[in-house]
Amino acid sequence: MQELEKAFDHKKVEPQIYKMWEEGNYFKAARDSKKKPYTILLPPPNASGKMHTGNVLMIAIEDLLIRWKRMQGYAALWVPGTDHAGFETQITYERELKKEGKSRMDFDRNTLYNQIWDFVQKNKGLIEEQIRKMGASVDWSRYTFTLDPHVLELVFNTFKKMEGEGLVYRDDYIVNYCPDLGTTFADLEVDFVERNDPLYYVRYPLVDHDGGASYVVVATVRPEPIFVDTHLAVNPKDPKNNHLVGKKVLNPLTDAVMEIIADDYVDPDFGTGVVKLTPAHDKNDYAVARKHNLPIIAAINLRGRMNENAGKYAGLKVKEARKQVVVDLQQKNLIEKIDEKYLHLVPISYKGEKDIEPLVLPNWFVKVATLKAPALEVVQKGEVKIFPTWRKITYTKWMEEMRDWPISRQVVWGIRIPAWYDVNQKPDLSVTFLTSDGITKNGKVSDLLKDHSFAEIEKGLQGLIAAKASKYVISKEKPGENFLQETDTFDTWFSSGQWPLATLHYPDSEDFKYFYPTQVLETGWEIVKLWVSRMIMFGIYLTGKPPFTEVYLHGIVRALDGKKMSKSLGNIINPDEFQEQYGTDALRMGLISGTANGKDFNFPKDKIVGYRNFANKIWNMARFMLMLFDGKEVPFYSETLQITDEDKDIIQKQQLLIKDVNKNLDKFRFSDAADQIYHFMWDELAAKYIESIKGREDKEIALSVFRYVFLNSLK
RNA sequence: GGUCGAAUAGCUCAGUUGGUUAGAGCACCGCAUUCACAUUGCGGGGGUCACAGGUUCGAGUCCUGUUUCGACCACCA
Repeated sequence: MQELEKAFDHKKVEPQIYKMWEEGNYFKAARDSKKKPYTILLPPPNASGKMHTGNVLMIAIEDLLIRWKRMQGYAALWVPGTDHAGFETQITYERELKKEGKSRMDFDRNTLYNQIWDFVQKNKGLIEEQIRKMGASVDWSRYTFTLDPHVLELVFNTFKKMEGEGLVYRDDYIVNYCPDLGTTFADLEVDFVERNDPLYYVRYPLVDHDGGASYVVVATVRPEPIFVDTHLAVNPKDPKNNHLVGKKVLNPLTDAVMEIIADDYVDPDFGTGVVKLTPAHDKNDYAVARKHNLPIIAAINLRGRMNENAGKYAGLKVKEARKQVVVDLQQKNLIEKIDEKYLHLVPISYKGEKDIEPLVLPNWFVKVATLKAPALEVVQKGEVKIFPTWRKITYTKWMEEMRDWPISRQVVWGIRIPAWYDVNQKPDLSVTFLTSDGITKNGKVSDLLKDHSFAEIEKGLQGLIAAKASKYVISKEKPGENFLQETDTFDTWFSSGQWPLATLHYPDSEDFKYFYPTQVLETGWEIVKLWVSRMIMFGIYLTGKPPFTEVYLHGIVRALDGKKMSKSLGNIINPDEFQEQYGTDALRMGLISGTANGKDFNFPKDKIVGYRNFANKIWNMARFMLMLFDGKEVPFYSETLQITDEDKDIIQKQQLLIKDVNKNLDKFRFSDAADQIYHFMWDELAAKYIESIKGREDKEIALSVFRYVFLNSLK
């Protein structure tokens, strides 16, 4: 037995141990009809990203559960994987392009996709290495990437099935569009920031004078799309304004006649109590316009500029147009006043912090009514249990409110929607493409085909927008010569929502038959709505069974100052540094003992230091033991040994400890379990029992008891 | 506006169906120094459990109200 060093050096020990584990294939789960399966699927981190504190906590908890069940004799399977993280990865790659003075508009869609593919392949190794460094006992032989061929196959089949059953439809819809990033966002992905913008009080001349007044005043922060407005609205219960219902005014920019309608969504106390309706660029106005069957006319295009409906302002960016419009209105004396100090919330994308522009676009939707009903029921009935229990409300509320799900995203990096449009059928298609000379062109495909061959358009294709009524064919391959494929990709959650099915190779594999449904889904509570709800929906839809029986939601690891980690606050903690300084065990155990009951918690720096000391304590206990062995033959502990009361006491205490720890882990009370082990080993085993060994005559017996208890504690 | 959570030692937090004297880590104070470990050992100080009522033999824990903080959802022309 070699001499141990005086202090525990995690840097030397950790890599050796993981290598041994991996080479020994210890984590490869075998299907065994005599054992019960116990499965956890690793929520896949971003393939081109790196480990953050949330990932560390997730891995620590899941590894703890898996090792615990593996020791209890279950066929324990922990499947690792990574996510292509559509939007995030594309943004990262575009940032790289920008450094070279390029942008995504310099490439056709296929070229760009292939470049990002290479980029991800190049970076994928980092996160995989970090998972290993965390000591995660995952089964690498079952590693899954969300763009693996069998995942694409599954996603295609699911989509085709849903489409065939009428669960998929296309519709115009007002979406949260970000002109800077060129994509749509789900409501859940939109954040609001408080901002100071001028509030303009604009005069709309009345066609027939109303008593003494010759105009109606409307307060707005967005005067620039006024040209496309066709109606104003007031609240019918508003005594101050309801006499205006049915009256006509002139559009201040175009002089077109506009009618004033009644709708009770209008807040009589805001501004003047009269609002302008801009259905194409405002969510509420859109809803009102649909209700009253009003025309919906766009004034802003996909690049965030005024379109051809904007007369002389066409081509200007929204904010420039706003300035111009205000100047022109002032010249016509149609601005009554400007409130410069108006504070309001502006929608931005949750990733890019860029402004969102509500636009009306054709989108792909999934009807959720029939999918969500059973997904809500299984949780209400307790077939799927959510821990901590108070988080259940988040889920059930969301399921009750959930509306149809827009699944198309205007990003390149993702699974392309397998719908094809036949150009010969003259569908209403707008395309953007690079000509063979590298020039960007866009317009109606029927016009462009006059000067360009189909092949040229197909090769240089960047993006395509098909009117909602366009006919399409669902197909894996190009179904005919003159077909163009939809350029939208699936929302990432559409594919990751099928993660349990994808990792276990639904529908025919042996793994699927043995391991599905899985036991515990462990993840952060912030993606309950985005991810957990979708997995349950897809699981039930395709297999009739929810994909797991328990959901444990850990809290968010906040920064040391108690605030959410964010780039703008500069308070992000890089777990690598702590792993480097204090060791993986200390980092893992520290984080686990910080998360008592699934609440959010501050990064527990002190605890990590404490558990580093604990790791050293354990190291020295081993060192002490080996020192006393000193080449002697020490019998293994058995009940036939002549043991003292002291020995019985420590063994009994350990039996109790094991019981308590099991009980706590059953209830996901990780920090209690960690605490109990810490105090048993440090206070009972090290401080009391070891001290007593030093004075013992029958050292062999004591040592064999110690070895027994010590090794059990390590487990 | 709606929902959820939180307020316990100087700091960060545990405290499970109500049940003796409210705990931990860190910090602080005193002592120990060729001991497996100073990443150590022994000892100690420190709490009106946010506030006000109520239920109960008994409340940090349950109920009502108030205050303060955090998060999420909706809306904001």
